[in-house]
Amino acid sequence: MKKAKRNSLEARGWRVGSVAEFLVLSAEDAALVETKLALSGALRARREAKKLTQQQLAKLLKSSQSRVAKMEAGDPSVSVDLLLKGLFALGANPREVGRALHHAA
Amino acid sequence: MKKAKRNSLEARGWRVGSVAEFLVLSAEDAALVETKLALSGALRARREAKKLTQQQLAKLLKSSQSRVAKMEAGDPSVSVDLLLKGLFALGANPREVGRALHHAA
DNA sequence: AGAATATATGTCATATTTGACATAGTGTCA
DNA sequence: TGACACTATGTCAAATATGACATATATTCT
Repeated sequence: MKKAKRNSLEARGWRVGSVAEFLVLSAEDAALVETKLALSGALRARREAKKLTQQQLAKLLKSSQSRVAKMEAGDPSVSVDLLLKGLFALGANPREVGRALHHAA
Repeated sequence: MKKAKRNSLEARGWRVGSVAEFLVLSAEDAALVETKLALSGALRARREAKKLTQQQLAKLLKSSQSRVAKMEAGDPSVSVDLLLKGLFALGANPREVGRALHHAA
């Protein structure tokens, strides 16, 4: 995974810029991004499994549809905390989150 | 786990107050707290395994000793993002974090 | 004991994240 | 086609997290 990953990140708003700049995206940052993407994927999967709209999940979270969209898009403005709150609100537990992280990426 | 857990949380600065108030700590909130505690535990374990002081880890993270102390104490002012940054800076990867969550709590 | 080193706690200005809103895009059905 | 439901994207004031600092409390030496 190299150029494909970079494009995927850029598409999601990480604004990495040149390849050179991408290379300074440290391993730590990459791990954090990977983690966030795994969680946003799990969030969308769970929401869809429950046949909820983003609007409905937003209400559950006392948030807004636009923020839920950003959560699922892995937007950089979304914290891991918020993603976890979303997953837990959908009935996940820490063990399941652990499994999701362990398998993903 | 009931009163013991409440005391443990209060001791860590979650200021839960009365038992009645504790009961309104929803399952979602509890799951998030559990997650944070699992991560702070893992952080301390990794730091100590590497024989680093909080000061040294702070430098690595471009943060401060006091914040590292709060990270390891599971202080409510610390985000999951910051805990993950700490773990990744210590060489953990998302899979290992997943394992830690899956086993803990 | 006391000095040295490590960790904990409280506070605060600054930085980042948040919900909310507007609006644009996408898919579906008549 | 157009109306409808859902999702995506941009912006911003308010809320929350952050690093830094001072200082308190352990812990570990001699």
